[in-house]
Amino acid sequence: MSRPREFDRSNSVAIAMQLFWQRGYTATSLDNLLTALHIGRGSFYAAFGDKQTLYTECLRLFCDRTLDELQALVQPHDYMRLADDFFEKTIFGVPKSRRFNGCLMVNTLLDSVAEEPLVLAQANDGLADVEGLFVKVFDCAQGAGQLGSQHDTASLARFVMLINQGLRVSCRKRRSERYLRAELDSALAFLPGVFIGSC
Amino acid sequence: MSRPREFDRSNSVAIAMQLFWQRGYTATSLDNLLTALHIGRGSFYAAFGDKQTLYTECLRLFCDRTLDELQALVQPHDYMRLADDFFEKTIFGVPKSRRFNGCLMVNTLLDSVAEEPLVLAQANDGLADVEGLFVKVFDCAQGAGQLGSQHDTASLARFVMLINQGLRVSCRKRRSERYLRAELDSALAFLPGVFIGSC
DNA sequence: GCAGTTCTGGACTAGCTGGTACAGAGTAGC
DNA sequence: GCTACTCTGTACCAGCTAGTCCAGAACTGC
Repeated sequence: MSRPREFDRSNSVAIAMQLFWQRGYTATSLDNLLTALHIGRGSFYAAFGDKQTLYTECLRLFCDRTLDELQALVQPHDYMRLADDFFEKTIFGVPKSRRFNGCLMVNTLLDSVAEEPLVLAQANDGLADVEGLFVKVFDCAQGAGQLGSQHDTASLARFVMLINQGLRVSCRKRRSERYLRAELDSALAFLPGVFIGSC
Repeated sequence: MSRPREFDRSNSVAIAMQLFWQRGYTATSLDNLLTALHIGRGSFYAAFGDKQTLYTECLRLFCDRTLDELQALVQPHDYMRLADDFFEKTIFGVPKSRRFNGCLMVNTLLDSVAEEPLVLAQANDGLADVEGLFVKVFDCAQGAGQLGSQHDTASLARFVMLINQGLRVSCRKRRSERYLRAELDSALAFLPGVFIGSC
């Protein structure tokens, strides 16, 4: 019936996400995007609306992927390893080129694009979803006797998210792997000690 | 001998710092600065060189002020309160308008200006200085018997900085005071428990 | 008042910004 | 081939970007 699109839309969103993730919303220009996606302005606006709309789509993709990744790491025989495994995988289990990107949701909060209420809310909601998953898992851990019932799981999850945010900032320091490893270890030295020692 | 400057230079740097702190380097345009400082372009470039040079000056001012503030909170009779007092003062002991700004050093790491190696290094060095002060104070705490000698003070300081970074991200969420308070409390519930319980 | 100096504000630049308009290309059904 | 449709690349736009230039203002010492 009509001329078909010459590029794979969802693939383009994934590429754009990588760009935004690395350089931020404001610092990524339309020309940067067009070059990376190998499309013209006409195609861009027809397919994605505008830059900000595409960004929200990338942010949604990032949230979804993060939640999927996290969910896949849940181990019923040892729920309390989740934070540990999550940090290990998302910081060191990625190609070096992505190591310094941090987290798109955290990055969004510090970009001026966060002045857009809808974008800000989306980043906040994404982080809240991750936190919610941690609460669920900690609840399971309590049910399975892997975490003492005296602990407030919501408070624990909040704390893990604080560590998460701190680590994502540290990623952006572009320091050596050893430095980042020391930071992670300092955090993990607290977590398992507290968690395991209290069940 | 020559025409005197009509504005107070260091006052202007302080004002510019507020702007950069709130909106970020990239999102703060030269026009924004000129308007806020009530000066013309000629005066600006004569006094500050260029935008990035002014930024480094603002960043230095921020680091210095942070260190001063931190130093002033050190209490020899209870060294381990420092992190606690620091977060309390810099997050809740400021006018509401500044609450959401976070930390200029952390913000710098997530701004595209961090692609400038010198700026990146300055932000990293600033955070390292703060961390260094914590190490010193924790060492003092050990010397005074307020912290068990089995603890690695460097590792503790690293952990406090991770919490710090996490909290500064949370500030940018623009949530209610109550939300932020809950985050801080979740973090503090860990710290004093670990610190005090181990001396 | 004059000379020497620096400061000031505005005109100006080249280049980039996100976004629009549109002519023409490519496709599917007929 | 024709029609109806969408996609594609490009020319174009107004507005903003950081930064330069310079004539004239303001001051000090003489």
